[in-house]
Amino acid sequence: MGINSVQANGDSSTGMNISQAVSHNVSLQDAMASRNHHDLRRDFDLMGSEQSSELLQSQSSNLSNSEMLLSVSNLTAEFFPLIENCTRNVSNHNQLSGFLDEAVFEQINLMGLCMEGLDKMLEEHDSDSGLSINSSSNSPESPISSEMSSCRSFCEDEGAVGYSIKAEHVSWDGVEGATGGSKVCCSQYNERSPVCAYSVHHDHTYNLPSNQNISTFPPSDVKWEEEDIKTNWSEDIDLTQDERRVRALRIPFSVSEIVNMPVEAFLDLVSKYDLTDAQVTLIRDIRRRGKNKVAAQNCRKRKIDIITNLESDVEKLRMQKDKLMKERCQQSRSISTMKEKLNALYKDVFSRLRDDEGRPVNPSQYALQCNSDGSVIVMPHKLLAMKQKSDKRKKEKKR
DNA sequence: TAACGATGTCATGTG
DNA sequence: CACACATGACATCGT
Repeated sequence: MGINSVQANGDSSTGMNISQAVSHNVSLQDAMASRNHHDLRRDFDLMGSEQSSELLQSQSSNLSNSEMLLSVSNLTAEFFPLIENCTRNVSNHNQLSGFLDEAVFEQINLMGLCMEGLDKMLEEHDSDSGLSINSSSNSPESPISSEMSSCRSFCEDEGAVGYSIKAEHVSWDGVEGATGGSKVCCSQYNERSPVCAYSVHHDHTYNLPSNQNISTFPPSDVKWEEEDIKTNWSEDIDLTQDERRVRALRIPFSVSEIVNMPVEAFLDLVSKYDLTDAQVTLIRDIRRRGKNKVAAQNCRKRKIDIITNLESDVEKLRMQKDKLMKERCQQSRSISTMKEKLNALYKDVFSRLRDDEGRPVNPSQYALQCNSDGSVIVMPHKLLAMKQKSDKRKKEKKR
């Protein structure tokens, strides 16, 4: 296999393969995302839309020879079986086209929007690689392109919320999911709890009727290659249940986009696109739960912060209390010392005092009275008590 | 296997 | 009234 075998498919699938090859090569850093892009292309082409062929052909025709050579020559051996797989599916094109009705073509148009956005994203994301995809879909005059840019703008607005290019990859491979992976997943749904058997996280229930859980597109009687389903199964293991549900209902937006887009864009999405009740219910649920998940995380962080701060406050107050207790003990000791000194001084003074007849003064009958002017007089206890009472009365009268 | 922490979700209240 | 956000309560999962 090589360049020749890729180019040998001279129909509309050629453009798809080369475009895929470029996309795949450009985003090889993220192998999973590339695979999803590839599958998205395949899914898109399977729908039999002339739009898709034209779009893809124009993309491939806009590639310069050097770009094409570089892209194709860099393909890994892993990629070629995918191309084979892809062309095999494309060969079913005519069979599938019989299933398509107008509603399906609406879906195809929706997919077209996604494809354009994906190409733009790949071009922007991989600008460092030195490759450029001069896709006509990126032309500013394309109405579809402007639609997609509006879709993407609300995602970029939410960068602070954790939105990333990586999430975009997840988002757009979400579009392709209804090929094989969703069939596997949907087969595990039940009425109350549409949960896949390989549940990774929690079992979240929805109020969707069981018949709404399964997408009406592609037609249920389309048979997929066994190998194809296995491939998609292995990829789906890494997806969240919501991402699988988004795939299953063919919603052209990723979980992160649904959650993070501003309310205006979200309402616009709900009204602008002709979404089914099941799709609207799902994206509203995803948005509500996504918002609440972040809120719960913030709430818990806040709670931990509050507890941490309170523990810090408790520790500070404990230290302050210890300090005050020490100060109190020190003051008490100081007061005791001063009382002892005062008593000693009192005794010393009385031991030296003598009455008019030269006899010692009895401290149980007399007391020392210190006046405000600094003078000290010896008074009988009774007289001192009377004087204190009269002083008290004078103070009360002054008030 | 019980205990426990982390996380997602739901129900409800508030702005 | 619809929405975002906060939070308690509960379920589930992993250790």
